[in-house]
Amino acid sequence: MPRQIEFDNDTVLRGAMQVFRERGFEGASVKDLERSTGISSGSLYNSFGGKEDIFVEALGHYNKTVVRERVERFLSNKSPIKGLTSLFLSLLPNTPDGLHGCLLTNSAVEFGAGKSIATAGVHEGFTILEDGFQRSIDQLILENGDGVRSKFAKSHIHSAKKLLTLYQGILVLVRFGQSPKELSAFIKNEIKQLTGTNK
Amino acid sequence: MPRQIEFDNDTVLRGAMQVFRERGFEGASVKDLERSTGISSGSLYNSFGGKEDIFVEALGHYNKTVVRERVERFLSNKSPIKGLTSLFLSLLPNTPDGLHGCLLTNSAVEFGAGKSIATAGVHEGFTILEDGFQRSIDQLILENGDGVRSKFAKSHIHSAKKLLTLYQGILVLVRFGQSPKELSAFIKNEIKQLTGTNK
DNA sequence: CTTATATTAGAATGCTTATTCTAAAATAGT
DNA sequence: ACTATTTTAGAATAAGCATTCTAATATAAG
Repeated sequence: MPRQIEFDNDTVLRGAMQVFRERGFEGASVKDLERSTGISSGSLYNSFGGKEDIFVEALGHYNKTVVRERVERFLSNKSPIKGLTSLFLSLLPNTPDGLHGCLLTNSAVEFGAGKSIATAGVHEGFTILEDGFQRSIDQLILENGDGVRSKFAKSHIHSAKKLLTLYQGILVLVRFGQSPKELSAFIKNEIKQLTGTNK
Repeated sequence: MPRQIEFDNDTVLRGAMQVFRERGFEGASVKDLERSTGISSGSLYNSFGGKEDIFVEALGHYNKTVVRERVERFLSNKSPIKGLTSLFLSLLPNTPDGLHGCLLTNSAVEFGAGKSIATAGVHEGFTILEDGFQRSIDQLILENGDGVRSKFAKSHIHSAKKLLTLYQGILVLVRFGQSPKELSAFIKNEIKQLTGTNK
């Protein structure tokens, strides 16, 4: 009986995601959302509820299509060092326009520590990243085969958290327009250092 | 002849700074500014010009009283390792309320790469930090006394930028409420690694 | 004490915002 | 083809915003 929905849900979420990445939650107006999603506020409110609901869904979409995808693409079937290096280098924009910013970083900063509409999504995204890093670290320890309780293994207790921190820092600088060249040099070095060689 | 100004300029800027740190530029309303500065919008506009001007001045004040002060306090008259370690640890809040966030980090994320009212101030703040880090690195190389063109010295070409990145990443996680305990552990380790010992 | 001048507080203004409402359009079963 | 139902677009609404205006207040020189 009912009339059919005309728009594609993922297309709408992708558009919303983009606006929120560029302008933040507060900075994105409903008019911006209409433009970027291609549907009118009427449909937006009818299908999602409100701006906050759209944001929550867009953040979830970001985790699914960007964060998770990135971790899987770069950290699977590769040496941990190669995987981590390529993952981190992929954060640097090759074109000057591609610096929309990371929705996790931006939302963590915008909403802060108190309970908010971003809390769960940002937490989830951070966990996806940190878990991915941890798997690479575990793999690295295994490959260097000197036992789980080795000095080498112990030196890596906090490496996943450190990588998450570095990841966020890179995204802050990239968002501000820091030149990729300066960053890529130390990224390579930094990941290499995980093997314990300080060359 | 004229009536005297009643408020203290630095007190007003300190209040404005606090609000902008907590809520961002867009998130801070003029009503918020009235509350936090203690003076009315009339005086605010009469003395500063507008919200944007207040922000620019507050950001400058932040660089002067927080960033510069921090770098000087922690990185002077100390071993580079001790100095850097204490500087980074000082970013972790000891009380659950002290997480207003860093105005540099927050503004870099909020305003992004395009030219904006934050561009100059954030750039200045980042430079203060990076220069401070560089001085500590130089000092470290000198103390380890193996010549300027040594392998050790070369391994530090990008360390200042790396420390700035780490610094920003820490502030993102702190802003989101990440537990200080987890962070302090790897910070100590990370700074120690600058000496080249991988223990 | 008067006067010229500047600051101050808060009311007034006009614009933008998120959200709701309304009427038209589209669908699928009868 | 009609009807019930839902989506859609955009106008209407109400609240919040930054900014300007206004009148009262305070000051210091004459």
